[in-house]
Amino acid sequence: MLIVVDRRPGGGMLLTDERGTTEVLAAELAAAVAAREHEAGEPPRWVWSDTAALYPELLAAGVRVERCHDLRLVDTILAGVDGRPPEPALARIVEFVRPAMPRPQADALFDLEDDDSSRRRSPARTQPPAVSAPVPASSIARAQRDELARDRGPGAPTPRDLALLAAAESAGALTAIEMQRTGLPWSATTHEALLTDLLGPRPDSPGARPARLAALGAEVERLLGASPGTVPLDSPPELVKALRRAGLEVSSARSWELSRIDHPAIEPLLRYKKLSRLLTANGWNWLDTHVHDGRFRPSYVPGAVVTGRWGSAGGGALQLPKLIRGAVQADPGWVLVVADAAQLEPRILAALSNDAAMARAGAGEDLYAGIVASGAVESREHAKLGMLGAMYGGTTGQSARVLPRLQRAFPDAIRFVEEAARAGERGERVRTRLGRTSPAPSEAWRERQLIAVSDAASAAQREEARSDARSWGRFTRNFVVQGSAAEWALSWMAGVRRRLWSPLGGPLASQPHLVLFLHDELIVHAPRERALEVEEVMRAAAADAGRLLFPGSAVSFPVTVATVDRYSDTK
DNA sequence: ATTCAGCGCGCC
DNA sequence: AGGGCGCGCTGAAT
Repeated sequence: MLIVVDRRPGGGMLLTDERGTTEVLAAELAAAVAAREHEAGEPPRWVWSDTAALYPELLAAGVRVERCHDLRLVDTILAGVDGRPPEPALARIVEFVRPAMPRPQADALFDLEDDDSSRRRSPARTQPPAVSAPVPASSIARAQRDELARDRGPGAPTPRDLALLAAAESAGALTAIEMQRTGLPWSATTHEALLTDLLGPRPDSPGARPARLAALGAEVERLLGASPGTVPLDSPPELVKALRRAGLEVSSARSWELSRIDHPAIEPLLRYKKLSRLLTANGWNWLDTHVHDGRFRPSYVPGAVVTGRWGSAGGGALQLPKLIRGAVQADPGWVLVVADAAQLEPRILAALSNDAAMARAGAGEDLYAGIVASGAVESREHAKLGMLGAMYGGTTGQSARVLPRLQRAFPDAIRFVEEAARAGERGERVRTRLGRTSPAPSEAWRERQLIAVSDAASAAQREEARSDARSWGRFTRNFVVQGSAAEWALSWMAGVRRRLWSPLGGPLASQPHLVLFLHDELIVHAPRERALEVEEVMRAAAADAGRLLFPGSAVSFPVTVATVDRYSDTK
């Protein structure tokens, strides 16, 4: 059963199914949906232009959606597959369904809440648009269904794979909204204790340096022989000048470069930079801005990255420093079930390339240990560096040195990424396992390649084109692995969500629910007595994802699962 | 006064 | 001369 959803010009929604279109006021939504589900005997699949614009309102009305199809996200994928621009009519619908949504900004995360305070701050947001949708979503849905089902010929993405991708992407969109609504359990008390411990008490005036930071700054200046307050520690370009004046030969203020310098001021300077980073990125200001009522509510942005990875906005949810993960704390009587996919990307590569030797190396819980056991390299560290280098296109250092050995041991895997790189260097597009397709290089890129092969090209032009080509090759090389890993992770998350789904409904936060998705890692917040069940769900869903993406493959995708009170308590 | 690019660093 | 991001800060540009 499909229900196509549009926003109703006067408020509420328009629901279109095989019986025609019904107007439903916001207050009636929950009842209308319940009636349809009861009639159909199965959960409907909601088809709409934009999950991010419509689902928050439904959740607020008490409607939980089990399955949906997000026309905007799927259109983006199909546009990539077929190398066409995004559907303009869809852009207009999206504009229609999210007319009052403000530009992303610091407090954007409150806009999706339904509490009174947000209404007070901006009553205009809840006003319905005065115009009707330029195109009903149902007409776009029909066209997209046909496009999804089209036979694209040998070697092209199949309808089966694209349908899987569309479902996974859409499930992700639902989860993103649900996770934002429930939020990540966050102990401001623990966070503050940590800040005070590392930085000193919170300064009274906003701009002031906390005590520990000020002391470190003074020590750096003393050791550089500079007068107090004369070394601009917070301005990289100015800091470089100051260091050079003090006789230190540095070309940038990067930590890794500074760490190579032998000078007594370097050690406190590096500590200063580390703590300063904590203060500015995740200090008291961050806490004030992003944590309320014991929850951190970032917005997640499915499909934000070309590879299919999510992005986030509002607080850097995907860059939570390990240093402050202790503040992620389960509610009393609840636990965090933390799961991460072990060595996901190399396992994805093994499956993509059908590399039997690498599949064998990954038979256990630790693929890198398996690579060492195979005799290919000396140590786990070498195995890891080498594989990362192979997937990112590293050409220097330790990773380049072990690459030949990996190539001998795992020829199929290495050939696979090399071919992706060569395709990129030729300006071709590459695809993930389920068909997400890399963008074509820019016109300027092509132009430079063409010029480079002409007789008139200068040596500099040839070199620049070569460098450009290599760079794009590194992108396509990584795209196939990162993008396929993102598909596995989306499938995993969708499986966890489906298995945790309760047909009884009720408030999302009264039963086990996903609270964090971090590329290859999931956290479920669960009542303590259901922890074992959730752990099993995490494992089972991971196995499902492997079978779904790589039917018949020998490659396994183990997940490490830990039930903890605090995020930092995992390994 | 506001906008923007570059830097640097956090995460995967 | 290593892929993908978001964010805060700085200093220059507008």
